[in-house]
Amino acid sequence: MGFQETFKALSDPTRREILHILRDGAKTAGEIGSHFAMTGATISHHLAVLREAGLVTDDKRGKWIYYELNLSVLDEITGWIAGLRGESSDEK
Amino acid sequence: MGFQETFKALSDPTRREILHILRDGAKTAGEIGSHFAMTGATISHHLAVLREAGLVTDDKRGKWIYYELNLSVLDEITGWIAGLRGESSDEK
DNA sequence: AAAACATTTAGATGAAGTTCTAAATAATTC
DNA sequence: GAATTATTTAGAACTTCATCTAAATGTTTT
Repeated sequence: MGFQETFKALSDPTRREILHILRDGAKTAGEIGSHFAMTGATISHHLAVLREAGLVTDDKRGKWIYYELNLSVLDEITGWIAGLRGESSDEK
Repeated sequence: MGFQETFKALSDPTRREILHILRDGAKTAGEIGSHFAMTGATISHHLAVLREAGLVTDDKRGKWIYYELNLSVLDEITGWIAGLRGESSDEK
């Protein structure tokens, strides 16, 4: 975990859009993929990056894997930014 | 500008630390570089990325170039994150 | 158990990114 | 104005990343 993985994950536009798509609830990898002109393998890769960064959780239900937004990691990001404003946070 | 450049800029640990170093006021490229075991050329590259992302401004005074934190871009980031929480922001 | 479906894993390719050394630019000092 | 100092630019080496195709895994349905 850590900022490294989080910021790296957020630095790709496809992954940011995936997070946006997940705003209104969990979706399967297939549903997510249908929003993009990319192969399922590529979407799967992006989902893995998001999962490793803790930005989504996955939940296997039968044939499908549901992905869901996890907002707690984003709290750390806003905390880091707040630290830049003088609240003397220690993280880099 | 846009999120693309901002998140890319923030995704490197050296650049995040540079922003941290600039919390307590403007510093020259040399002063910034003295915190790292990297060549000045590499630091100069990182400063250019931060400048292009709008995260720092530069101010040439004689032989030195002073770099200063610019927080307004980070407001957009926190706004984007807030949008993920349901306040229906449009950006990706 | 074979066929069909959903998703991931493996391996390859090309593009982008980090870092270096060496050279260039620009301002200051002797 | 030549030497010194601060920083950037150019170009190269190496690494990381996004994407693809093809094959593998695991689940459901017939």
